[in-house]
Amino acid sequence: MTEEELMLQQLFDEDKLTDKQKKIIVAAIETFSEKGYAASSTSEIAKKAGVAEGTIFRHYKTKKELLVSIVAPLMSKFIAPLVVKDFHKVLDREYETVEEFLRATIENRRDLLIRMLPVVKIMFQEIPFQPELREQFLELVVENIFNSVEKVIIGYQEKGLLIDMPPKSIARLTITNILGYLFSRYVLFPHLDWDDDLEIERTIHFIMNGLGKKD
Amino acid sequence: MTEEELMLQQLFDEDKLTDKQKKIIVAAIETFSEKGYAASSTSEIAKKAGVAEGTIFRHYKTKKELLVSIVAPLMSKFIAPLVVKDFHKVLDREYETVEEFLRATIENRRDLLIRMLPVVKIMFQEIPFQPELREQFLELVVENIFNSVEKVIIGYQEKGLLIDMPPKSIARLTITNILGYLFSRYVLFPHLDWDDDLEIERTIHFIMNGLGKKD
Amino acid sequence: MTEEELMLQQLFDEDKLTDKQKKIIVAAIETFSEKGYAASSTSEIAKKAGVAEGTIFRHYKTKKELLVSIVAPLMSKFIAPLVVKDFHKVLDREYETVEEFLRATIENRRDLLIRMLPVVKIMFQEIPFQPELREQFLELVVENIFNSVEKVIIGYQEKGLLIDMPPKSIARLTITNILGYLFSRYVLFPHLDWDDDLEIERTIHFIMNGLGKKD
Amino acid sequence: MTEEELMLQQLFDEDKLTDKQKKIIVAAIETFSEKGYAASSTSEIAKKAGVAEGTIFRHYKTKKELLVSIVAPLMSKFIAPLVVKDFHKVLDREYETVEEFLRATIENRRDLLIRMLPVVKIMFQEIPFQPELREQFLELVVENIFNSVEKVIIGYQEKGLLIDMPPKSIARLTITNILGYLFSRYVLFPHLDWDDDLEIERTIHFIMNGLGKKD
DNA sequence: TATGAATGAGCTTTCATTCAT
DNA sequence: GATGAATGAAAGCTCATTCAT
Repeated sequence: MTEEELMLQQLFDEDKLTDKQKKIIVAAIETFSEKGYAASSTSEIAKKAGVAEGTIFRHYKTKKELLVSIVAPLMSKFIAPLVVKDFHKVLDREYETVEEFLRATIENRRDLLIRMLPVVKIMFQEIPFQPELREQFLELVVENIFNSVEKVIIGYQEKGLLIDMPPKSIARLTITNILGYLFSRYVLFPHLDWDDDLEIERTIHFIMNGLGKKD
Repeated sequence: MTEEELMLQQLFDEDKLTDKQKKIIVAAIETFSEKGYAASSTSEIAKKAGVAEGTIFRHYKTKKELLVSIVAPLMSKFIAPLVVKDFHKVLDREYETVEEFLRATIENRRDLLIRMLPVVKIMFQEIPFQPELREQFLELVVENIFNSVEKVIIGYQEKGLLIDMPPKSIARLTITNILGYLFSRYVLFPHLDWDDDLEIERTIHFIMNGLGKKD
Repeated sequence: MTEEELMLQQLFDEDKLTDKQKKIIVAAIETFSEKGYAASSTSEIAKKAGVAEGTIFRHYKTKKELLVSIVAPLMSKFIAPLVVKDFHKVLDREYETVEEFLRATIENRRDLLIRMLPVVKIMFQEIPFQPELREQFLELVVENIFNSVEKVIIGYQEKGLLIDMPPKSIARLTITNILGYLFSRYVLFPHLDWDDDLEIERTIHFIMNGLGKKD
Repeated sequence: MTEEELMLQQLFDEDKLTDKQKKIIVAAIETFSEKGYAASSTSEIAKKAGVAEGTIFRHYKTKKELLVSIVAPLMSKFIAPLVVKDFHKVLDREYETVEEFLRATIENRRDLLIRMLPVVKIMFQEIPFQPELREQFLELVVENIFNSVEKVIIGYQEKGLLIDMPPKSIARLTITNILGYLFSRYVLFPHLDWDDDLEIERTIHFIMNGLGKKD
């Protein structure tokens, strides 16, 4: 089993879902991602999953519970590991430069990110409207992840590889650029021609060196 | 009348809307922005606007037409001027450096952006789901704006103030960072403490110099 | 002015309708005839007539009043004359045979009937549902017309040109066949090829001689 | 189970309708027939059927689908058999004369026709407005039935019992008179006194011998 | 456990009618 | 008289949720 499959499995299989439940979740992700949560009907999800409408409500008391059951584990189990996973390597000086670290991080997670994109899309769509999700997101992403990211940043700062901006701002700017690229690439303009490797390289270069010409 | 009020006026008043129509639009923006398009009911909008529900449909044949009538002019009349407006000054070398240009651009538009934020929020929420809006957005933003932005970028490149990355990528990265800041600041984490001037300065600094330490 | 125009005029102009009123009536006839009374909206009629919706209600208190104002004069002023008109000629023995009478009657009224068809269609569509119309229809058509038709029939019977069936039945059968032809021809199957003269001849022949082969 | 009940059953039961569905159909027939399709509301039908309004739309996606589901089987399963049913007997010379054939046909179907009258009424009311129904009607009634009726007519013509008019015209005239009688009897003037047997006899006599006096 | 018919509240939309201009 | 914006009741229809099987 590949690393990605393992991770997907971690997302949803842990609680030993029945076959029907898995089908429901897959159908729900597809539908929510395509039309948005509010515009998706449980009957459509049921049809797509090949189950009766009642079956959905046997497993999830309400439609919102279904949404939360999809997005919540993403936040608690997936995003944190995604970001934090290789930090020990970084701290162990496996990557001499930030560029190398960013490149390795983005590259070896890109496929996974693409595959998770539907769920990520749902997450960002619904966070503004679902207080439940927003709270979770703040707790997990802001308080947990940002804090651990800080350590890495401080590490690089101590090595003299990053400027002295506050780690929180550095984190924000870095994440913004990675997500901004993915959002442009896969959500806003998926139909344009993209040279992904090149564009990632540019993004990394930009993150590190900005747009100003040095001479 | 301030410049901003003028612009808001341009957005919606141009066609000489009746009083009720203005109330409907204001109520619709507020509701769509708070709950999302699909989760907003026309009856709620009507109530908030203080008009009969039928009145909405006298002016907008469908609920979607109401949405489009709000977002479309934003795209055609607001975003383009916002970005393009002062370009002649730039080209006329009014700003010696890109930093100055960015700072002036962001600062003198921030208030306006904040005030337009509900509509901008609606726009980004719905673009993934409304092909109509997506098409308009692609046409206007990508094809028009990107092309004019290119000229400014090339101007600065020729002056040796910007690196030689393709202008499209430079545009994408710059816009991403500005919107990324605004999105973090006003949509995701509006409740956190923000030192706006400082954060904008950091964003500009980041855009120009990246995160790498020069020495 | 042709005889038909005169008759149309009698139908609607008598009360010195304004220009707008005439347009409303023409539009209403067209719409009711195409879609049926209940499925026609006053706004559609107004648009087709080129007047404001309020204008309709200035002249006709309700939508039903508009319907009645169209169908009622047809029944009182048009149908009766149509049938009765030349009876004095008949009684004066202008037509030696019933065939001649039928032929003359049908032929010199066919164009008019065709032109009135929309109103006739409305009339028959709505009589089953509008008690107001049904009553008028019974009074006028059954009690008035049938009675006068009886005289003609009796006249021919006395001349030995018609069988001794009760005049009411003879009237019903004759009218049924003429309307049945027109209904098949113009309502049910207007798109089929019809040799009208021949078909009318057959109808007359059938009315007189039936289908049975003699000798 | 009588022949008629069997036929009604064939009309609607075939697809194993639930109890509620049957109630909906019965209520819809009653309502459509009384007020016409466009003037009938689904809420009224639901109330009359004793079901929730949503139940109607669970079984019929639209109101029009409900209409079609009532009228369509009438046309395909009921009218064709009604007309064609005993033709083999006719062709087998069970009826020596056309009169006998007509009499037998009308008489042994009259009850059924009366019971089906609400549906027949709906059918004729809506055919002019529903292209869907009109097409079906043309296909079934014109192309199928007329063609089979032609054979019988030709049979009688060969036997010298019918005049040499084209079979299509003979069919039209015969059907017109039968339906014309039923329409006058049950739709236009149901409240008048009718001696049904006598009137049918007159209709048959008229069809065969016309109105002209032979001597 | 799974089903899917049934529900009814609530949705978007239509429409005859009113009324200030 | 004529207008057309405004109305609100009622239309057709959707949908999350329930429950008997």
